[in-house]
Amino acid sequence: MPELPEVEVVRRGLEAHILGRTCAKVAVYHPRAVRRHLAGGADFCRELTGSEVVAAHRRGKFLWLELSGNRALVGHLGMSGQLLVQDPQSAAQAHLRVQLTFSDGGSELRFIDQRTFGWLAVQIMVHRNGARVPQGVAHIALDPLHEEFDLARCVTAIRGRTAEIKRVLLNQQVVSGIGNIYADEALWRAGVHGRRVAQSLSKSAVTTVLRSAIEVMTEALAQGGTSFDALYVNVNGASGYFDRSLSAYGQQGRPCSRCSALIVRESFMNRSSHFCPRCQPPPRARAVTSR
DNA sequence: CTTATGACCTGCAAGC
DNA sequence: TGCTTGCAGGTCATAA
Repeated sequence: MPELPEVEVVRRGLEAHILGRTCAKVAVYHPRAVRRHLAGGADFCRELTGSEVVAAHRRGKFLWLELSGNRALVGHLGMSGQLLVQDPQSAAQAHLRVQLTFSDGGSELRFIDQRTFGWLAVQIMVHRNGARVPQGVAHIALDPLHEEFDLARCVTAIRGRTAEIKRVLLNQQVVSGIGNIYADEALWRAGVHGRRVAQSLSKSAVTTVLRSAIEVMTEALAQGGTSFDALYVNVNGASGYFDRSLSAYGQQGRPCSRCSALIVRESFMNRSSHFCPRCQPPPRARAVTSR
């Protein structure tokens, strides 16, 4: 469940179901799922077994369960990862990669991931810019829904970039949590074309883009996130329904809800961008660009 | 330092 | 009915 709202839905589910429980047994069914645990799968299991989960945190699209001993079970869902809280009796599903059972004999935690871009790892906690985060999350910027997120500062960081605004929004080291869906939605709301160079945008335009990102991700979170199919679900396996509220992403060929020009889809960074050609005027072609 | 590109995977839908 | 191609919510290493 990729972007910030979907990951936050999962974090809340973990907080509700896993907090205070002690891991009794771990099974790794696919080594790629723990490739970021550098000491290997056996060590991963050893680190977790007997550990108590004391908190559930998230930054951007990374989430972690804090453990005793200054460590955390860190996870990233990649493109297709799921963390499900399930009855131990229920049958294993396809693409089950990692399974955690708990000492109370209650529900277990399953990591399911079709494409294996996601991963789990036990990492030590480090200090970075006044925050305490797992080592593998230290390079990730604060996300716009974090209570310490500084909007003005982020606007300045974005405006210091020479790359196109959409590329900057997707750069998790500048601002985290925004992916392809919410980048397109935020740019549409702000009336800014994703190909415009970040540096060339006014302070107020960038501020509007970020406020739009905050707004659209907050609304999506309230609806349980966005999902188009069974791949993106909460810890109970249920889908969110923000897909009904999308204005740009996946809306190519349909009228813009603001001006009724047809939404366009085009290739961008080996993926897709969706925008309204009227509400989001494209930048003037640059001299060197050959089209 | 920054930016651009491709690699890493599986499965589905569309076109032939 | 196959087969091929393109596409999908992400991040990271590498090259320039």
